Amino acid sequence: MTNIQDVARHAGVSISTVSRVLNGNARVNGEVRKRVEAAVETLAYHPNQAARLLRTNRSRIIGLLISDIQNPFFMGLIRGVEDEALRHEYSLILCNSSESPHREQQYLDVLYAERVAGAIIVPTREQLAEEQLKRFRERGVPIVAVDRRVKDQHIDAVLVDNVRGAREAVAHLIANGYRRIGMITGPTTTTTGRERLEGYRQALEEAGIPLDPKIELRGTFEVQSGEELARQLLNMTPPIEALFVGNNLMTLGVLKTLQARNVRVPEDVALVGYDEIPWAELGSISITTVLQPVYELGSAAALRLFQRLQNPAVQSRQEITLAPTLRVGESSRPRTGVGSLT
Amino acid sequence: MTNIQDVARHAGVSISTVSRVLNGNARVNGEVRKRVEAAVETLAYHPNQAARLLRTNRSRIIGLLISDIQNPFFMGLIRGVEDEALRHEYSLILCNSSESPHREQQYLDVLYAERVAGAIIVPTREQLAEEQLKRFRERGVPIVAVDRRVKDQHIDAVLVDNVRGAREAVAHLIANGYRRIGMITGPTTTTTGRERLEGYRQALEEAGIPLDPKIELRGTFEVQSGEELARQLLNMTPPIEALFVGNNLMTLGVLKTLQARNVRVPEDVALVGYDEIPWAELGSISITTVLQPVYELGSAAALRLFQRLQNPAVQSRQEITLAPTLRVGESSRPRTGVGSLT
DNA sequence: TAGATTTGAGAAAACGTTTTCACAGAAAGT
DNA sequence: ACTTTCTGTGAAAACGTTTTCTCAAATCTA
Repeated sequence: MTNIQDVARHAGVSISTVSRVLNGNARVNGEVRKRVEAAVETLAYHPNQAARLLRTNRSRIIGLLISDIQNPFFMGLIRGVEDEALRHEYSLILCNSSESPHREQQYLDVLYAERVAGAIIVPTREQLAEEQLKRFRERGVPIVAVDRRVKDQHIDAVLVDNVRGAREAVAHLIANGYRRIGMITGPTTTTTGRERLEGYRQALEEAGIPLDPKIELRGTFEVQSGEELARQLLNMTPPIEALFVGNNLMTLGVLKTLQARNVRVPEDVALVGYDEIPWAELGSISITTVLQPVYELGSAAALRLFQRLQNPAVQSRQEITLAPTLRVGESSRPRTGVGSLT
Repeated sequence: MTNIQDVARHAGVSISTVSRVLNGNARVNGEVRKRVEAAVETLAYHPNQAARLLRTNRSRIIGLLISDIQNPFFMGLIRGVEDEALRHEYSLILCNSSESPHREQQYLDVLYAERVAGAIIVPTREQLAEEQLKRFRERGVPIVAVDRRVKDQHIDAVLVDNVRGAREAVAHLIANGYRRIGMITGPTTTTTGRERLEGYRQALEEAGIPLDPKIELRGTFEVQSGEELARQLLNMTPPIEALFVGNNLMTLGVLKTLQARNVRVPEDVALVGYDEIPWAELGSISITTVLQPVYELGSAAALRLFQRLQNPAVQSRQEITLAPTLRVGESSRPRTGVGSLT
């Protein structure tokens, strides 16, 4: 392997000068700089990252710790982070906690030991291990939470406005004539689960529709949970007219149950989901859903991380909120027949 | 950060001894070893990977370069590799070529510069850049190809028997009374695309059914391609009785077309797919499909890589082939009415 | 018991960078 | 013309390991 010394010899300068050219920031004569750059070019020199890391304690790797690699929602996010990282000439080390706090802990250890330059995480819980994060902070390694908020004064967050997404979705249902609307949200230990429930309630209150706690159900964000809770909701009296489901996987579960029971959408029950619902086009109708800007979520988080890296001086905590959009499909068509409009 | 020196001082030995204990392999007195281990424990010492890497040129990171992170097929594979890596106390740096040879090249550069200990790749083409791979080999960094074969004498491969998978799928259709069977395979530049076509042909030949090149179509492994090619196949005369599709995404595309044209499965056309087809349960019937052992594919590749790492002495190239299984659903029910069985 | 071998442990070199310090020469201020 | 400030450069220390070399002590061989 050619090293910095070879380059120095080839250019007739000292290794200090080569280093300065490489790192750009110091003052070095233009003519000398050109000679060094030429030498780097002809020798195809690539700095040894290990040596650099040993000296500076700053790697060119960032960690991305997501909570469920199986969920297609995160694919877009990964790509957003990946593209931004590539652009800044960083590599990505991808970890998957599978929603397990234990595994999350384990991976944070790995990232710490690997001395990543920074990390982007989708926290499994709001209350991440305090000391764990402190270690990173002490070493000056920035962390950005994404999609879910975390209880820590020092950690930036990039979020989507869940309250708004849910509120608009439910308002849309109301506008189309539905009044008795059931909700399946996620675990209320997550901010996403809580906020979507909050948005649902706001929309109902704004329309003057009384809340009914019996049709506000909490799932686990997984397919099976959607299946089960849908069964429960279908048995309610008076029957529900519409259903708002708090993420993509649970929506799929709901669809399975509806299909199994021969409940027609939207004739019998209208439906609005959350997130892009993969392959839902396969069903006979298109599903109305709250779309989140997943790619932007990833790239914004990465961008914020690189801002921190480029300017490590104390900056105040930032919380970036992106707006979701409602994609209207056939599953929430205006209510016909029974409506109070006639 | 506590370093090896701190540990040495705390245990009352030299740093060489600590290093020997840490790396296990050298001879060191049992009593001293215990003292060192205790010191490591109480000081919560973690070796600095950068220094270690600088010295040994061997990182504790392996690269995983896959061809399409959007395809759910690879999720299982990633988990297989991830679990095995974690077990061996390696971390994973995940790269995604998006089926682009250029991006693949770029990421190989990154992995090389990052000095990964080894790499597992899903090659975008059979003919990977010769010199690229040579660099890795010269540095003694093993590479394992997975899912797709690569033209290189030195690279291990972990594969699934595509010929067999396709042959059994088509034989199953034939056994159920279908004779005119169309096929949509992948690009014939990939081994998977070619081999599945080969299996299809073998099954027909074994049954004495003449091949018809007009109903052997080549797609791109993407949803849209399945949609288009299904349209073409539906227009054939004489009409096809069954359809065999060479991967999951194209099968979804086919389903979309069938639905749009109101073609019933299996009454009008029987269908067999390839890979786990996500959310296909949503359709009214279950799809018969060739299941690949994705998790095992990943863990076997990782296992082979770690074998190489633990025993770097020249070993002959290994090619591991796993067997697919056919999961029979309703989409290929025995043909009724028209059959020659009556 | 004298020599040969084995065992156990320390000193020190090396890996390839970045960065501090020192210093020569040029430019600028008096 | 003499100090002062800038610019540009090199020498050398440090980062934290692994590993080679040495060497003393312990064990074995004759």
